[in-house]
Amino acid sequence: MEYKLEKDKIVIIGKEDFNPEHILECGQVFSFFKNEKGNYVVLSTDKKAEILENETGFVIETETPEYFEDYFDLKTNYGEIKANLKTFDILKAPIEYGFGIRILKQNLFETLISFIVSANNNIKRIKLILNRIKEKFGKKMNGFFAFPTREELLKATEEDFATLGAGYRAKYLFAVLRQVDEQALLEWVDLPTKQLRAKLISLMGVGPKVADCVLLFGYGRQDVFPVDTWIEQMHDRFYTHEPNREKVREKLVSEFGELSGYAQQYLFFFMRAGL
DNA sequence: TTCCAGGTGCATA
DNA sequence: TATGCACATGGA
Repeated sequence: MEYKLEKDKIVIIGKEDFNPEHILECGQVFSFFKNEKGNYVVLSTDKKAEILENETGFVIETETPEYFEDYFDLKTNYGEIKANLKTFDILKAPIEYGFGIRILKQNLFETLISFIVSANNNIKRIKLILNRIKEKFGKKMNGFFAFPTREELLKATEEDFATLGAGYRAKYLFAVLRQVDEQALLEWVDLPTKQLRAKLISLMGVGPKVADCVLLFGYGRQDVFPVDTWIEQMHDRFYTHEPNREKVREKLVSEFGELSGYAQQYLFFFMRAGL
């Protein structure tokens, strides 16, 4: 896929390896919406991008093209990844269905907080809760609210989070904000996946699943396979029934290796579509 | 009304 | 190490 970086936009040429709906609706991100023109608008920390479609591809309009070049992982060759993954029979249909998926490189702190909220929750309500958190504690930008910083969220009480609908996760949020800051998360980037995963799991509200999501959608580690209820269903269908999530995870990581993260997203998107 | 959603923490054996 | 249960909330 070709693309050009300009002063206030990124021009994507081709529609094979970039599709806003696939990228945004595949469950890896919660901070986006469709505007009145029907275009997807993505928010990440205090930055915004609007995605427009044209005859030849897409245009990402943003004041920070470099940031979104990294965010959308534009330097990675997804054509090659998909070609490799198609050697697995069970991935052929999911890749055909979600051909335009890309794995986002999201802000670490925002990803951590978002996926703690995601636990045992549904996507619609996750977005609702996160929006309320942003509106209450985030900086007001031009037409949207930034995701609050750790410092801003430290002002929140446990009851604040509960009032915003976080339910029993309110105490996890309150606690985790006192365990790490953005800098600590950044300092972990050089750790091997196994150690990094252990660091994440040591945090309140972070178990194996949330840790794998932060590893994949934040740290860009592809050697992880987040297992949730949808992936359990997928495993039931394409492999065998296995009630132990840890065993399912080990099986899938050994199957897909360094491409696990990519495989997981195509399968998740496919399963959630009811296909 | 009951079940479920991108599960985790904690008690118990 | 492994299993079982409680946990907020709202839509289907």
